[in-house]
Amino acid sequence: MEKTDLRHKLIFTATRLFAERGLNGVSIRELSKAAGVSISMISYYFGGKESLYSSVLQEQFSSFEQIEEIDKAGSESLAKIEAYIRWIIVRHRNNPYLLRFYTSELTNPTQFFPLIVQPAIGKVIQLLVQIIEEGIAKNKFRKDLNPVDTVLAMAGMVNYYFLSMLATQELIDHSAERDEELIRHYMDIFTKGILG
Amino acid sequence: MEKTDLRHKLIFTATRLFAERGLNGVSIRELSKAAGVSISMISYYFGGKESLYSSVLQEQFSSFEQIEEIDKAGSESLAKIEAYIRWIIVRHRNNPYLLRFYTSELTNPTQFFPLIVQPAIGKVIQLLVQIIEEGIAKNKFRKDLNPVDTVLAMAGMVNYYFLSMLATQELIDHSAERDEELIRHYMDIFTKGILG
DNA sequence: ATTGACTGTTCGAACGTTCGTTATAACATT
DNA sequence: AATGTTATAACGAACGTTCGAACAGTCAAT
Repeated sequence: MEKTDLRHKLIFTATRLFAERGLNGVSIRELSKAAGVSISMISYYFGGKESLYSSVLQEQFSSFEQIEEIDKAGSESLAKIEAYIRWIIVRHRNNPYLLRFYTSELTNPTQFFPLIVQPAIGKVIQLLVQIIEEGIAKNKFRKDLNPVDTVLAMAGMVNYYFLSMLATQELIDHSAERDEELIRHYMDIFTKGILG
Repeated sequence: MEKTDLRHKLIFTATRLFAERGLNGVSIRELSKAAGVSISMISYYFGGKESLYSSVLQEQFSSFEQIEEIDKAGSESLAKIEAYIRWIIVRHRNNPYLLRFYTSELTNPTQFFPLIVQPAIGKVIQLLVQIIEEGIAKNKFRKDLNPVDTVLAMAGMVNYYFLSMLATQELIDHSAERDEELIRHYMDIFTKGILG
């Protein structure tokens, strides 16, 4: 490694600690010690604790940039919806900390919410609304659907599975092996409903 | 008011502040000042900051106790599901801070999670799983439903509407006037799906 | 080839501030 | 007089930040 070695080490450690205990729950002493780095390196590389947090946030939400890949799933509305559900699940598997920052910023926003979090979320919701509207226009989906409400229902369904993990770990198996089954199941509920 | 006046004032103010900025985001100096009370009153009445937080948490999650009212909605499985959705929405309207503690404890649990939060959530999920299982047994719902996954899908759908408020306030009207429409809409999606 | 100034990193100690808690005294009520 | 309540001031500890020194590498001038 070279001159930015410590920088990466700090971001890496800060991501875990900030996710687990929040911006105010972690001191820079504890953080630098966990990273095996001198305490002054935080100011040196980032300018301060809050700037380090902002860098972590930026990196976490950069994964939202690849949302366009959903459109590659084909022209079918249903295929796009499945692509979204799969994308969310893969994203949570690849980055188990993102949901912490996501919900933390939604319920206890920091000063960085408007610049980093809001645009990322807005972009995804906008794309999903488009998909639903397109499906309605093509007579694929029911005409009386409110697109935004529908999108929130879908996003909530998938995200809540991961959000509730801590409270439901004794009730179901959250391992990745069950992901494909989960996707099929959620697609079924969302498209056909639960009625027999 | 009488001798427990300041106690209530502290709980009241602490609820708002802890919800907005978390346990570590609020100092007892700021809190006591906002409550118009001397700083030593926190230790006097509660024994310390963390105990005050625990009292707030206890009060917040006490609303989960009235979950049994859902069973009064009748014997119909669908009526029970609608009663749950309505119950959640009314609860969020009556207590706009609960969701903050809910998600905060789910993603950044404090030492009080196992004793206060987990049992409250577990109780609700258990009841909902029963309702779904009952519906399946009565051939009301599809036989291939995984009850727990189905419950999480439903809970996620409703809760996420409130969770995402900050990020979607420019997209939809979150006012209570739309609640009945929302309930009908979510019931439709959850039972019949989105297909046309 | 050697020197010396310069630049970029890293560290530990120290800064002033704020934290949660508590000791003490004043006050009110019985 | 005794008890329960409230306010103030002070405590030691921890906070985020910064200062000064040490170190390594680069490059120009000798």
